[in-house]
Amino acid sequence: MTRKIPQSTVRRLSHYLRSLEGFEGSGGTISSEELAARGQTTAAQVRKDLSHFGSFGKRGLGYQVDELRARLRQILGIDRSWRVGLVGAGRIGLALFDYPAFQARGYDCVAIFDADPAKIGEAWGEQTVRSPDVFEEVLRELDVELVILAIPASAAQEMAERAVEAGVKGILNFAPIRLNVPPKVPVQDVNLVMELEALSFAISQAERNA
Amino acid sequence: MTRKIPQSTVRRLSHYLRSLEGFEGSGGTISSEELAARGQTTAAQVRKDLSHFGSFGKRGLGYQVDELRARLRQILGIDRSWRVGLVGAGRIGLALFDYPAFQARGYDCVAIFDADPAKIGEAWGEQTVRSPDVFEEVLRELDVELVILAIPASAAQEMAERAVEAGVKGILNFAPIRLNVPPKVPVQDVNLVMELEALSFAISQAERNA
DNA sequence: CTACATTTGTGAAGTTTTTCACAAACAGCG
DNA sequence: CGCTGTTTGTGAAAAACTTCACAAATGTAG
Ligand SMILES: NC(=O)c1ccc[n+]([C@@H]2O[C@H](COP(=O)([O-])OP(=O)(O)OC[C@H]3O[C@@H](n4cnc5c(N)ncnc54)[C@H](O)[C@@H]3O)[C@@H](O)[C@H]2O)c1
Ligand SMILES: NC(=O)c1ccc[n+]([C@@H]2O[C@H](COP(=O)([O-])OP(=O)(O)OC[C@H]3O[C@@H](n4cnc5c(N)ncnc54)[C@H](O)[C@@H]3O)[C@@H](O)[C@H]2O)c1
Repeated sequence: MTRKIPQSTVRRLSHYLRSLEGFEGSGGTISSEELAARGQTTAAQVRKDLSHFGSFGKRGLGYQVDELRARLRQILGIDRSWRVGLVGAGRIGLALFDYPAFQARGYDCVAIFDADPAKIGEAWGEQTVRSPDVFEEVLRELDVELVILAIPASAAQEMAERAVEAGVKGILNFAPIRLNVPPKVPVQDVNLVMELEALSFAISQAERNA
Repeated sequence: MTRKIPQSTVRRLSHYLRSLEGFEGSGGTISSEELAARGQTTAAQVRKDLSHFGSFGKRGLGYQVDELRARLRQILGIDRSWRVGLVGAGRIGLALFDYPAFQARGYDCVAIFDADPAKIGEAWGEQTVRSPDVFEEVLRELDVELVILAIPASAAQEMAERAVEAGVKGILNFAPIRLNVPPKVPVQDVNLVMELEALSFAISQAERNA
């Protein structure tokens, strides 16, 4: 039933969940058609995506909003909270730390690290910026499962290795390099330059074909 | 020769370009094999990707690094500079504005807008934060082609429409909503919550199958 | 209880993307 | 020059993903 799930399916599941969250009327139901209309996809795609994980709709009716929401959370692994370590208290790090949507989804920043002596000791909300010297130690102690790397590319590989060594289960990487870590530790890369390039490509392509 | 290019191909082209940039020896050549090793893909994939846009390798030798780099820039539409308007001088907006890699790739921030009266008039580098009141006017005057939306979801649709109205050619959108704009204006969404969810999904999935 | 109007879940068909495999092109060398 | 060892470019095969289409459920109305 649940084997190799396409990455595109996972992205759509996130969309579905977001759609459902902006959807009051807890008792109601929603059809694959309606759900498809909110994301830009098709009803068949919605049903196929969900069918990878079981069948939790009622024929003739659709999906119970409450239940589907809960089921999606479970599938995406956010029916619990995640202990997150933020590495790099720079500009991106700050933006992420302050972003309420993460907390709301169960991503809980429990430690912040930065190599800059001027930043170590700074108070960020309830957290204090710590030195990378105590990285592994703190990750272990606080049981950190996810790490966000918001540090320069030159430091990313080393910190990734140290994070893996300390038992971290996954890495969200903002540095523009490909991390080399054991395959059991998933890495999700965020590369904003690439997004901009996709955009200028799309524009240029349209102009070329015009 | 150049028709409908897969989005995945575009992403890989960005990777190839980045690999080549961290590659001195301007006179040298590189084979599809070597290029594949740097991104995590295959030699055949590299060749197929490039073949969409013509054939600019030499059999038996590989690709001339200089030429390939230039060709990739041209394909991605960054063999020129782009005039970018930043909408939202908040935390994400600041991080992006300060990010040198954008400038380096030819993305030139020529105007900043924010609705917060406290921010209007603030100096950011050579720019001054402007009021949304003069949005269309300034976009037109400065010939802004790309807009980065780093504003709350509640304001994003309106500003997107106004940007399109003012002749903008593409939108990079950080707000977690799906913008409704004419199809001639490409929109690239960045959704960090989704990236985290992909990560926790991957971890949970691995655990389930364990 | 039966006919009816929906809407799911899912094989099968269709489409897109990746991988394979090999002829054609090229440099180097004897 | 012709032979050799590479490496490209590309049809064809394979795999992955999406769309189609319809039987099976399910609530509703009569
Ligand atoms: N700012 C952006 O818009 C942006 C966009 C895309 C990607 N990125 C990438 O994100 C990363 C961070 O960017 P930024 O703009 O926040 O940079 P930044 O310079 O503002 O912050 C980086 C921080 O990391 C700290 N640091 C360096 N080495 C460290 C280590 N070993 N351990 C802990 N902390 C360490 C530095 O002291 C600094 O405070 C970079 O890789 C950058 O390429 C940034
Ligand atoms: N901070 C993050 O890490 C993060 C991550 C992912 C997505 N986002 C998204 O990016 C967007 C911005 O996030 P942020 O954290 O920078 O928020 P922020 O509140 O720090 O900044 C938003 C800024 O936009 C301004 N603004 C509001 N309406 C405007 C308008 N009509 N025109 C111009 N400016 C306007 C506000 O005055 C504010 O300065 C939000 O949609 C958020 O969901 C943020």
